[in-house]
Formats: sequence, structure tokens, C-alpha cells
Amino acid sequence: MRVRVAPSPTGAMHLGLARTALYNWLFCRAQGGRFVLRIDDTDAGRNLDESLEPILRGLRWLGIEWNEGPGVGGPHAPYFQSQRAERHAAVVELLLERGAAYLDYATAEETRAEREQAIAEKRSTRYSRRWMGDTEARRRQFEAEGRKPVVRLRMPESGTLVLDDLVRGRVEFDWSLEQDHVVRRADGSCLYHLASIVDDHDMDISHIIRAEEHLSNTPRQVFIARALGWALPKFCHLPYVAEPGSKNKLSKRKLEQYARNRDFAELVAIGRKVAPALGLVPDAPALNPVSIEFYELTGFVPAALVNYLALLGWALDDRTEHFERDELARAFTLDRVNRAPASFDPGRLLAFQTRHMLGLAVEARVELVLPFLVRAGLAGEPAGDAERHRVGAILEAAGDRVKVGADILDYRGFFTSDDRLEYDEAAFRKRLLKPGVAELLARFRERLAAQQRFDAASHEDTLNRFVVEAGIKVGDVIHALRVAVTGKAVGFGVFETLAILGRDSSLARIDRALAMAREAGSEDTR
RNA sequence: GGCCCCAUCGUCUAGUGGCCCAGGACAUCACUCUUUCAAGGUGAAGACACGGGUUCGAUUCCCGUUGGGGCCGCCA
Repeated sequence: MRVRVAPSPTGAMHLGLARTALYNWLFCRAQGGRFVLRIDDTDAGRNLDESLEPILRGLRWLGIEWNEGPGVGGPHAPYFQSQRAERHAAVVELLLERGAAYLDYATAEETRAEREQAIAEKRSTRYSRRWMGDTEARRRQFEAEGRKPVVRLRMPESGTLVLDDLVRGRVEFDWSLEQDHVVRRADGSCLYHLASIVDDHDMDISHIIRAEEHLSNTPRQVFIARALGWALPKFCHLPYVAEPGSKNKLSKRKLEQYARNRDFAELVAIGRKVAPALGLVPDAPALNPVSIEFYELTGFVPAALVNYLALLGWALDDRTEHFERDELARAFTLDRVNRAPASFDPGRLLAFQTRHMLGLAVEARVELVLPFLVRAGLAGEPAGDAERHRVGAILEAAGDRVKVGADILDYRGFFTSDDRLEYDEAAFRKRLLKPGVAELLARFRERLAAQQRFDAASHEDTLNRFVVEAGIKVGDVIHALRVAVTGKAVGFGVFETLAILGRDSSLARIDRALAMAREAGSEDTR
């Protein structure tokens, strides 16, 4: 059993390609086959490396390893379609010899005009074969006119093609409706559809698992294979991934539009948050949630994306949702793949991410999160044990508030010096400038300072006693305390916060906040 | 326009003739817990596109309609 995924190097690895690759890989792993990565760069430009790199990187990040292909080689090398041109040309000659293809002398303009007229007259757009060079005399005549021939497939004029698609079941095509597709250009280069089926045959691919948009293209490929007497691979056409809340295909050409789309808002916000730390502009293409790169850059767990993508069009049963990579590889079967397109749902992806994130050991989460602190200049490189320990404590206290790696930046206040902590203005005003609060906080500060131990349990104990003695409620002082030490109105438990900051920092921050409150207060009364 | 594919809650899905006045999950809402924000707990609302058949019985089978999508390139 051999499968392949054959992306064209477009410069970005997007969600749809990732899922197609994943399904191929899962099927391959479940069946114990070989996974081939082939690059369909038929008319690639000069910077192949640049446009290929994101795809290779994306696949590796997702843990989709290939047995044969770029970087690893294999018995069917080369794995770049552009390097197999001679073979494709030879196959075209073979097709010509067998009468399965013919030289056609129509110019591109003539073909187009014919097609447009056919559409205008609501006729079939099938080529008329008017410029077909089917006899020596005609060929000579056309060539005397200075025409250069392309090669077209000579499609059957009757009969039915019955395909047994692995997810769609029986699909029929009427041969007489199929176009005489061009397989070789006037300049001698070959077209994708020919190259694709030739390479699949040469690479001994047994299952072609690809996106639905190729279903209509299958007859011409079957025609080529049959004309050459090749055994047909099994075909399997996967539904495409649709835009959130719609059935439109997720398109890599609409990236900018998605960035403004409400459904993507949560993800886009994460991108905006990391952008400065990564030295990127907020709307950088790499931070577009339709590309896999986004998830690597913002600190997703690859297994979470794999889990989500696997379930976008496939389900094992009516309740199993959480899968690790190897569990999927064991359970995956093509017959449980859905036939209808599935919309990408950022919210659901985030839910999978949260679950996978929390499933990680703290040490693993520390490793995931650390690069963001380093890049933001908030942690040393490499981070020391003490730093790792501190980050671990923050992660444990934060729980599922840190959903993706980049979320650690919400807690940057822990990594800035006490005299540079930034205060949220509204929070400060509301919690620290409230009458009487500063005085209570100052009194509580002395209790804290007097504590023997400086851990969360002690803080809680101290506060509870203080509240009783002062005849107040916890809420009367704790909010001011949070703002004083973190600069923000929201965050995880205050007692844990104080413990992580330590005695010196905690007291210094409270003192600074009190001084600022005093200043603001005197300005008000002036 | 031609051909092909598809159709269960907002979303992902379970369902292969009776177990389904349709189950789970995400999202939503309410209540609860609570030191904020999350999380948690409890609960609510929410779908078989429509019309014909077939059948004792259709979400499930067939036909049609409607809707959505893909392909129809000397792009991949």
C-alpha cells in the first residue's frame, strides 16, 4: 500500500492541504504502507526553496513524516515533478503512437473562441477537432501555415466510466462528454494532469487520496492509464474544508478577507498579541489562521491541531473526541470519512487545543511557552532552572487561562521589574482610588510583611484574619491587592500571585501602587 | 450553460428501516460556585431542506425539487 500527497509549492501550508495530508498519513499508518511526498512544481518559478519550505515545515510540525520525498530520497526519485519532464514527454509519445492522443494545431485563441461560442450557444464545449492533425497531409498543411501543435487526448466518443470511489462509492461519467484535454503544450512541456498520473504510476501509488475538486478530473487520468495498459490505483476523493459557517471552500486566495471575518476574530486576536514579540507586523501573512504556520507561531500543540483536523470530516463513533496521534493512526478508516464538506470552526479548534494543552505535563508546557518569553525579551536564553520553575508555577496557577503558548504574554507582569510594572488605568482607578481602599491596603501590607512564611496558604490565612478584625469583606481589599501587584483587574488567584512574586517584589509593588494612589489622590483634591 | 458531488442542531458529528417525538461535542443562554477573569457543576434552547413514492413503519431506500459546492484552462 502506497499513498502520496503532491502539493504544489505555493508558499503556504494551509488547512485544507494539511487535512488531506493528514488523512493520507493516517490511512497509511493504519494500513502499514509507505507515504510519499511529491512536489508538483510543474511550472515552478525560480525560488522553489522559498515556496516549498513552509510546506515541509508545516508537515514536520504536524508530525506527518514521509517515507520518500524531498530530503529523504527514495527508490522512485526524483520526487520533484519538474525533474521528471523527460519521462512525461516519453509517455506523450507513447500516447500518440497508440492513437490515444493526437497533434492539434489550433491556436490558443482559436480554442478559446470556439469554447466561448459554444457557451454562448449553450452547446457542449467539447472541442470540435477542427484543427486535428489526423493525417499526414493535414499536418503538413497546418505546419505550412506556421502552426505549432499541442497534444490532445483523444477521448472516447461513447461509453461510461464507472469509478468506485473509496468515500463516494459508485460515480459515473459519460465519456462522450469529456474534453479532449491538452497534455502537452506547443512548447513541448507537459501539463499537470498527465504528469500527475504518470508519476503516480511510476511511483507505484496504490491509493490516490485527494481533495474533491479532482473528482471531475479523474476520467482523463483514467483514460491515460488505460491507454497505456496500466493498473488503476484506487481513487478516494475527500470533501473540502469550508469557511466557518459556510459551505464555500476555504481558499488560500482569500486570506486577507478571513483576517477581518468575525469567526476568525479569536484566532486573529492571538496573532495580534504575539506579533510584537515575534517582530512581525500584526497582519503578517504568517499570522493568518488559515495557514499552518499560524499555529506554530502562536504556540499551539501540534497534536491538538491533528486531533481537530482528523475530526473535521471523520468520526470514529458518537462520542470519542480526544485522540492522540497514535490512537488516530490505529482507529482511522476511509469508510468513515464524511462525504459532505465540513466548515472550519475556530472555536472548536481552540477547545481541542485547551484540552491538549492541559493534558501536557507542566515541564512540556514550560518548553512550549518559554520561546515566547525569550522572544519578547522577558526571559534569558537559555532559561535557567529557577526561571523554568517560576514559569512552571505560573502555568500551574494559570491553569487553562494559558490556552496557547502565546498566552503566557498575558502574564508578562511577572517578568518585568517592580518599578516598571504597567498599570491598567481603568483598573487602577476603580480598585485603588476608591475611598478608603488605600488605607486598608497599607494596613494589610504590614500584615503580609510580618508573615513568617510567604506562601499562598499563609496569605489566605492572613487575609481572612485581617478581614475579620477590620470588619470588612474580602472583596474590599483583594481587588486592590491584585491590581497593585499585577497591574491588571483580572488574573489567577491573588494568593498564588503573591507567592510567585515573592516577598520583596510583592511588597515593593504594593508600596509603589500606594504611592501612585496617594499622588493621584492629592491631584484630585487640589 | 454542461457534467459531477453533497444535504441531521449555529458548527463538527452519531445514526445504514422500528432501539430516534434523533445521541454526543464545540459554541450560546440561565443558574450555581467564586477574590477578578477563566475553569468546574446543574440545566435550557437548538437539526433530520422540501415534495412524492417504496414499506405495516422512514433520518435511514428510490425519484424529483430546492439549495450549496466542485470541475469544464496550452493553471496546479
